[in-house]
Amino acid sequence: MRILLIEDERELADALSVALGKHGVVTDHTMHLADAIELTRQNVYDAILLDRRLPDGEGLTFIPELRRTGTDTPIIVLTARNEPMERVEGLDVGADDYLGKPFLVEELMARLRAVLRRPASLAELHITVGRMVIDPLHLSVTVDAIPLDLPRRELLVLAALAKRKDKTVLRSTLEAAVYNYEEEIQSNALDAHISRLRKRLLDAGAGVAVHNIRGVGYLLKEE
Amino acid sequence: MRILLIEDERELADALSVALGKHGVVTDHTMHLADAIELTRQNVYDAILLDRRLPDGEGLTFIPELRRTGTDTPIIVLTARNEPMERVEGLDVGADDYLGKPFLVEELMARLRAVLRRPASLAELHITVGRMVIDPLHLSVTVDAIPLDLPRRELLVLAALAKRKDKTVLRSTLEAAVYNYEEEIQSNALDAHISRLRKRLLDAGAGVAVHNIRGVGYLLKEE
DNA sequence: CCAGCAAGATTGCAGCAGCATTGCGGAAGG
DNA sequence: CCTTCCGCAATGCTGCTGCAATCTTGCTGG
Repeated sequence: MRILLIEDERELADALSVALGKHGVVTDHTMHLADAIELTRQNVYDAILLDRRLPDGEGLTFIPELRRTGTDTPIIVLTARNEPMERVEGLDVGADDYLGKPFLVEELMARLRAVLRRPASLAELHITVGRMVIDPLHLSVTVDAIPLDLPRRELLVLAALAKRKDKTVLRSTLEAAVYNYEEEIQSNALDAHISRLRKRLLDAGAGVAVHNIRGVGYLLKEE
Repeated sequence: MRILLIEDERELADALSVALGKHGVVTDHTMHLADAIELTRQNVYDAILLDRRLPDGEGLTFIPELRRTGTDTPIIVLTARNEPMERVEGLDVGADDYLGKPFLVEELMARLRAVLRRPASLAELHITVGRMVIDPLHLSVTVDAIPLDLPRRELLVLAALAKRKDKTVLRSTLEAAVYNYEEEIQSNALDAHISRLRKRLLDAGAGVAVHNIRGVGYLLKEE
């Protein structure tokens, strides 16, 4: 589990990092709201722990700001401001839980677990073709729920085809999907990938076919 | 919004019904755990408010009972038993929140809202692969019900793999699961963890295998 | 309808990137 | 002070991948 801790008391933050670490939680720490948004852009956190009093402002303002970016990471507010109405305030701007300082690490962990007991992901994009399911985000492929592992380049080709299944994908598009602009291709490497991919899909009984459109590109469809 | 209130003090229950009613909440009330299960079968509630001290037993026992029926309705425990470790207890048997008496109705409402904002929770508490059961929230692992203790980092790797069993987990995802951004990796530390984890899983006869997908990541599946 | 040709398919091969394994020493915890 | 964990790095190995040679397919014009 990986969390973001937004807290300006260095001592507390360090102690928490250590304590949470013992529970197997990986903690990123920042003292400034300004950095927090950037960090959530760069990393995917399981949860965020947020202090209210921060050097650059009231922590609660961070919540709507974060939600506006479409992130629904659970947020637990940790603060000495623990009057009932202050708790209401915090929960109503979008915090998932509110915990007054001081607190036991045990309780924080329990609240973390409670908040995390929810579906892992938001919108997982799966593409189904034939008996095959492709998750282009996680780069995983299954046939009849059995994982199929493909070499990286073949995987990239397949994902690119799957994203536009039943439609022609230009040869150049495929090349772009597999090679970055630094890598140059001096041969029929792409054709070779297609060939090997076809063989593997056939062996796995994926129920799909990769068709060629002469002079244009390729196309993935059910068999 | 419709909720189920399980509470034996009639006065409090009535007062709450009225107060919640003013917030647009329809309340079903029962004083007995025995009735509660039946009521959840007949109605779909948005949330359940649960007292601990009840005439026919400890309220917390209701939670696993209800969960076993496949219901994932959020549960908020309302109780005078409000010591930190008692709260931990409540949350860990599956309550979504825990609120000590006495409380302001305002706060209860806020917590209700917070709990209802969360996508319905279906996340598995335990993941079974081969002969191994993993609890990613508590980070515990058993093989044939015998606890297996793993070093922290190996545990984190395993939990990350288990959460997406039978699916590829990107190398970078694994790194993020084990290291925070301050910790830098200058070597094949992750590979080493995988290697040692494999050995331990083999020794324990876990019946699982960690596969590598070259250039992509790793994947956990049954042997 | 056929010859000619261009585009694609297939496959062996060699090189090498990525992975597996393991010993070592420092660090942390008891 | 002893044990375990963990990062590091050296070593060996596997199999992906680009290349090129060869074979096949299907389009085209006459």
